Amino acid sequence: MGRRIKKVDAEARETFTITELADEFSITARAIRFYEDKGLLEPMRCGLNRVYRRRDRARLRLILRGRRLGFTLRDIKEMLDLYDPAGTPTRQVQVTLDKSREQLVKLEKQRHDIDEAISELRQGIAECEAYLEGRKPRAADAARARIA
Amino acid sequence: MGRRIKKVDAEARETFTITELADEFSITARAIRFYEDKGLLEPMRCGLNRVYRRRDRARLRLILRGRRLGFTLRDIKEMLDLYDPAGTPTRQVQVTLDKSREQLVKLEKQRHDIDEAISELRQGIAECEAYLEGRKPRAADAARARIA
DNA sequence: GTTGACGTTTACGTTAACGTCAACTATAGT
DNA sequence: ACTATAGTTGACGTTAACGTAAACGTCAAC
Repeated sequence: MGRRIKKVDAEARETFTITELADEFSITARAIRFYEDKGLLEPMRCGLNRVYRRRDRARLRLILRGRRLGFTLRDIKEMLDLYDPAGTPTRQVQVTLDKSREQLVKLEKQRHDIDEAISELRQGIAECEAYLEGRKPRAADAARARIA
Repeated sequence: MGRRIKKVDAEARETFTITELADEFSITARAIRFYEDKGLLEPMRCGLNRVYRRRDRARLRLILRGRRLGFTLRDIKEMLDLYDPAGTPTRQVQVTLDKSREQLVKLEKQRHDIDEAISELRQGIAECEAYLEGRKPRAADAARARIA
């Protein structure tokens, strides 16, 4: 175990290969290259090979967090692109805040829709079960229960 | 108002055109044709024109309900294909029940994921707001708050 | 005798986030 | 030399549920 990389000094590493990052974050190398294609990452190169530094790794972490929160890669790029190593991140924070509020509204609507579907499904399931138990509430109910 | 069809006898109608159904269910005629392509509907023809009867309309209603519940058209087709005008719908109900339970599990997982995203988002939003109000909890917190 | 509403078929386009090849290149170990 | 391992680019494929455009028919109204 621990054949490839000493995981011990994972945090002390200066650079990472694409597969190291892929393994660490449980994604594929393809995905990482895809993020680069979309302009979300621009690692150094050593010849042809990509070399990722700590900031790249941090960006990747942020990308994945953004995805978990349901942002599109385009959104994430817009937020990340505002990052300015010098100066205060005020603008970035403001944009992020705006986008986050939008996203929150979206998610809350989705949850609402899902909740409705869930309760409708539960009722349909109950009707199906009742039918199969021979209780058959009424023929009409059974018919309506055909699609849960 | 009521220029086109006497909506009064909507329930008494024997047949419907594609646009009538599209209007009634607030979908496009394209969608209805699409469902036919996928084998979910097979209306009569009068020459080239499609003619929908009450059962077609009922099927369409079921299709739309299935979609609201998050079923794929493929699933819906599988359930609908089991409909047998003669005999008891036992088999259909059983399959529908199985699929509904699966779907319920899926939706519940989705809701869980969304709930997690929502609370994470809320926290991120709070951190952004705090930062912008100049309270700046800590530099590190602000950095972590960059992507809400 | 033409406009306009409604209908038809065929077929390619859209969206997102990658997956899946194919065909190399480069390096290291045996 | 041979093989294994890791990396590269490029390009097409996937999934779902339609949208959109082209190009045409048909019928009644004006």
